[in-house]
Amino acid sequence: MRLSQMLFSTQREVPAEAEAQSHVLLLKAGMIRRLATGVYALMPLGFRVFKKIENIIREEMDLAGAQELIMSALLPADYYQQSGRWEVFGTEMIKFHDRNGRDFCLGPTHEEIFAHVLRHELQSYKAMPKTIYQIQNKYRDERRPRFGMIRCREFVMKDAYSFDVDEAGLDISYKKMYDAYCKVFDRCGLDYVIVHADTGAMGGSGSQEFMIKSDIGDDTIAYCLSCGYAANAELAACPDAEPEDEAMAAVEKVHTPNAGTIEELVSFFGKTPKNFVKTLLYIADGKTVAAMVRGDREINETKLKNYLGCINLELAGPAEVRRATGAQVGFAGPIGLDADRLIADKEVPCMRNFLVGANETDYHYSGVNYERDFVTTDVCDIRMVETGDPCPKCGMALKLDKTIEVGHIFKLGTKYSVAMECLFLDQEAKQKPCVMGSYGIGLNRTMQAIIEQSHDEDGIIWPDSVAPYNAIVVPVSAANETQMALAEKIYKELKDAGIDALLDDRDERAGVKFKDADLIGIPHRINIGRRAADGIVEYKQRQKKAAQELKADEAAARIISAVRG
RNA sequence: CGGGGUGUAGCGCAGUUUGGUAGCGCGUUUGGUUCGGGACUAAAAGGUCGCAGGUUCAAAUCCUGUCACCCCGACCA
Repeated sequence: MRLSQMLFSTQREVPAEAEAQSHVLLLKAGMIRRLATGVYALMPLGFRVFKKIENIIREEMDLAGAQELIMSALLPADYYQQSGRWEVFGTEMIKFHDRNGRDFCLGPTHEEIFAHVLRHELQSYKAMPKTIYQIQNKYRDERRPRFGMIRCREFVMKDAYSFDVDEAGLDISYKKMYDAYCKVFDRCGLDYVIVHADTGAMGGSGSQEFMIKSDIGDDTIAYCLSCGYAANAELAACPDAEPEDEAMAAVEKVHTPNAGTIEELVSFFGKTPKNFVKTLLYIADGKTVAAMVRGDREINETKLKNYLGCINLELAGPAEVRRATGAQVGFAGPIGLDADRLIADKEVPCMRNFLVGANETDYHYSGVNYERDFVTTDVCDIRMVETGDPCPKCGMALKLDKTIEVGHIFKLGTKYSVAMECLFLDQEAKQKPCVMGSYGIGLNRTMQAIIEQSHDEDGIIWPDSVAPYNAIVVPVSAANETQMALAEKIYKELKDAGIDALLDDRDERAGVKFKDADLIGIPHRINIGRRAADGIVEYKQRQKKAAQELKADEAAARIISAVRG
């Protein structure tokens, strides 16, 4: 491609709409354009990267024995109503009516649809196992789209679904996808971590996430460097606390005017947050649930949700807090509380003489002890792990990192096959539900995660596998005939060798061309300048500072061998 | 959805406090001088000041409403 002909423009100024470096670079490089919050157009250069990622995924899926098809993104409500997810997804699903008033949505994920369509093909155990996939647009009306394509409302997902006769079969299908995912992300040049994850709204018996470490990530993972344990932090088990052996003090009601938050209480009492127990009120599927953790800890709502087995868990509003406690927000405590359930983190019974809210505005109790002064309906692990907590497997200190989730694989079991009546006859002619797995990769997100992990102050650094073009030939002056002739010759040589090459034939100054080449992240560059008459060029790799002078043929040969790996 | 902030030319911004004919930089077009890391110069094109209503002789500026976008918190690929 000749740059002078390409639909292409870079920006010098940093767009105000972007915060994340990867997002800024995508915009500056002219690879994406925003159409609405969380909705983006991929421009030609960006679309090339996207297609390369798509092809890597397609190749690995096919190699793993999965078969590609395409469902519709426009879907009738019936299927999701049948599984109950029409309500579960709620406003995150883009719903509307057709001209006849029938409910439709734009598909956010397709478990139901695949189970429904495949039921006709999988009536016998002989038809299995099967893994089917599609690469298709998905729609989720996110509460908060963020960071460009990291979290957007329309995105492309590769979603695969496996169908087996039993759990043992599922384990095999799952492992194949697991291996294929590793190859996909390896080939994309990503440094990823695989962690155990919560199954959430998807349901099922287990799942793993493919995570990219990044400060802009929405997830936190906990991992252990000594034994290799790695889990989504919302799942990571907390250690049992050491019981404190201080003598029990007397309970005392203390007037604490205007001190509702832990911070205010700490300065009021001159104690540390560890001396407090905070009581948070939640509404879980309509019931009032109080949850208690030590003052410096964070409640892990996923753990709480899983423990309660509820679908909806929300922090209670001021009105509900007042009803349950009889006080303003900030003074809730276990003594005299009106809640359907009271759950204490397992650390709480080990604590001695702590402070809690008195369920009365401006009052707290001090010297409180579990069992002597109150008991809860449940004691369990409901707090968030912290850096330095012992690893649940080996006891060494855990590390925590923020991550971007680029892939997620689930062992679904029979949840959707039962709901959608995706049944087969086994060898004894007994009807059974298919055992399903589902496997997703976010393509746009993967593309941006690569940038997040691979860029410098000058721009993007694409790995060869996904670069929009592998090489760019830059004649320093387009007006110089000797330079242009040599540039054309090398450009042709690269193209003939099957290399995706760009020729920067624009009438621009050298600095502009160099800056643009760096910004858009082309891995290999050939500069043609002063020594063009001698057939000498400069070869520069994007990630390296220094260039080297080579004969034109040799530079081309270097690139060809590098790209072919 | 809660909290904070911003809407003025393709992009980045000033002007709003104190109403009085719409500005700057980048980019774009044309000419000249330049030419190995985002050149200089001269001229030019480009704006319903987010939208609607109101106050006023007069509104980017004041008032009311509304929409959009960004950032911080609860969910997902």
